Amino acid sequence: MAVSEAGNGRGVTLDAVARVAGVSRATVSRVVNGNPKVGEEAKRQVERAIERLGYIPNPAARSLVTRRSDSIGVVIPEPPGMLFGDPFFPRLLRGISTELAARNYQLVLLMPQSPEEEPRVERYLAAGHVDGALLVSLHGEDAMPAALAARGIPVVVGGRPPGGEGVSYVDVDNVGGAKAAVAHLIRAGRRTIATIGGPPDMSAGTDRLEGYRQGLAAGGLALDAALEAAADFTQEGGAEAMRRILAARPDVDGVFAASDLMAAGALQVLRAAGRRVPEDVSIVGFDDSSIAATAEPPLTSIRQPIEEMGREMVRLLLEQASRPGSVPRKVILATQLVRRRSSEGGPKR
Amino acid sequence: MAVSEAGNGRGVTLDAVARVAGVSRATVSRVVNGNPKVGEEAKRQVERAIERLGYIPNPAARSLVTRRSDSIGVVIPEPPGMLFGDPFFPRLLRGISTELAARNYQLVLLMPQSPEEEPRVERYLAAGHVDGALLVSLHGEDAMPAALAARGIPVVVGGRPPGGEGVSYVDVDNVGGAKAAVAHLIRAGRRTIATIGGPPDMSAGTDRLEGYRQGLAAGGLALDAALEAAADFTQEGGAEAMRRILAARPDVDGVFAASDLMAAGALQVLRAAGRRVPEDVSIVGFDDSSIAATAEPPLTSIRQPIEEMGREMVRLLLEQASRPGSVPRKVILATQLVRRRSSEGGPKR
DNA sequence: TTGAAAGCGTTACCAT
DNA sequence: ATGGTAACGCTTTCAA
Repeated sequence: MAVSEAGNGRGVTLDAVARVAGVSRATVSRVVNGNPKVGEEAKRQVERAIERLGYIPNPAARSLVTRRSDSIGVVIPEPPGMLFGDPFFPRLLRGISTELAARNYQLVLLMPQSPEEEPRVERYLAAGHVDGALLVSLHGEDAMPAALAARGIPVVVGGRPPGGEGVSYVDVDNVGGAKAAVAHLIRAGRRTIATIGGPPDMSAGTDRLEGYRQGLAAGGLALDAALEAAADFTQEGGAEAMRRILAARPDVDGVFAASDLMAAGALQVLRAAGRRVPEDVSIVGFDDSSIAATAEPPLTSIRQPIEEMGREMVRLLLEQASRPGSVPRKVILATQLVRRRSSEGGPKR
Repeated sequence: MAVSEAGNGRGVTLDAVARVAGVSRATVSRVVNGNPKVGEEAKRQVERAIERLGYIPNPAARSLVTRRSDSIGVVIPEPPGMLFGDPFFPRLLRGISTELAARNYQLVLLMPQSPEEEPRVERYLAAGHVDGALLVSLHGEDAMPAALAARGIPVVVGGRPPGGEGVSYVDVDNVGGAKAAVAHLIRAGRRTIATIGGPPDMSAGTDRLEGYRQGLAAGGLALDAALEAAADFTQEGGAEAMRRILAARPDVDGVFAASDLMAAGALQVLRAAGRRVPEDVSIVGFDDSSIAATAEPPLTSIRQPIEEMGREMVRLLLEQASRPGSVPRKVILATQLVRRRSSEGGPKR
């Protein structure tokens, strides 16, 4: 009767449990899956046997018959070193992970590091390893959302998807946030406001640019192509963009950068050019990442609810997975202006 | 003859492929798995059928018989908001992911967000969902490494494991890096050198403290408990520690912080206290993260090869998984001093 | 080289 | 409430 003590479950099957408990496999399965149609006594015996043997269900066997994996994939293409140095990525994962854990799902992370790896990722998802996929940080006309949807795989995109339609997504209010940033600069008395935009092939880039333009219009200020420079969300990219703007419009007195990292780069360039911040030039960033609080001076920024975005993505995905063929939904989360010194004291205060 | 065009593989089994190709399931399996014992013609037919039907092997069925999952778990406990705002985490994942992709393995991310969730994670790993596990950012006497090892699950720890022995791990040379930082400060003419240490329950914390002490000893300087303050790797923690040090030893002229984030916090406090950096006080951080280059002045820091650490962890793990019962191995990666302005020009230069 | 058939560990249906 | 028994889709002997 010496059953494997400290048993790890290696080789312990439903069958073994059934034998020890003196019942059939079916009954053990019912107990394991919380099926109420089990007698008091039988249930007790089974639980004891499970405990004793250290039984853990074999996920492969289970998945083979249920056709579910109880896990979902998170796809993050990482061609440039983007997203690094920026807490966006960890925060999003944390939000996703929290919500998933609460529902007893597992997170499978897929990071195709070049476009060539995407087919591999697609195959993986299509194979049934996961019950659905979350797509993040898409560039350009990425075909993945459509491709996956066509294969019948539930998909939710983080950020407005390139293609635009037919796929559920969760996004922050990039237009509104950017608009608020510009309004704030105008309120501080700035009149020559530039923007350092994100990549033109990402909605976070184009939407913030759109918000900037709307903000200027709302404040009665004219657009000027020389005041708009696109970059790649990185600090060095932001610095480079700032140099271009400074060369074209040395009279610039306000800058809205589409990321804190770019704002930090702009800050350094402005300093090097002899401009004081915020006395001569006000700056507003985007993300409210840790670098915003760290910078000297600390950066006013647009905060986005990243964790919440992750959680909402999970909710949407699982809802969709449980109701195949349901219509795509879109959820937009609000942003918030966080005031810090980089935009204090303009000419008119 | 109209076979599902644009087929996604939904319901397409090995059997279907075999039928279309006019061979047996066994032969199809051999082709799929690259078994050389297949005739030219048969192989051609099978490949054509696979292509036509869009066949993708069912991972559950395969795993059920092979007892492998071709994926590995990465466990990152996240009790404090630690690791955030710090690119350590994404960089490590990138390294891990790169190496895994090269070997056709998948990454399953597990982030128990409280100690209560750890059993859940342990069960998951023990169930056979993965072929091995990578453990990162362990605190105190975490029992996971031992528990998993006891269950026969291949494990590799990132950073020197709390328990210390019996488990393979990859670490950077924290002692050496810290020692080099202190030596650098001494070379710059500093004589009253403080340290802001990491959490005492993490080896990255204790090892860097040890390196600091060795560095002082090597330079013929005496230890002083008032010059040592522990923090939690965060910026605010670093600031708080700096205040304590400043109160006890206002004559401090050099600071070695065990993370760039803490160094940044110390920087702000020193400034607020009227100290100039680097004229009055030199600072050296650890990580060489983006914040080091961003800070004003830019921070001298100890660079650690984080991506490489991730890749090495994978190599060790898969090697171990393929040779059950092999002895635990340890790999220590070198660090490197990166000079920036925060440690320039001391009293004697 | 190829095929037949025996599992792998579960779930779920059908009786009882 | 419980047990017997087909699947689930694949790999892997064992023969041929």
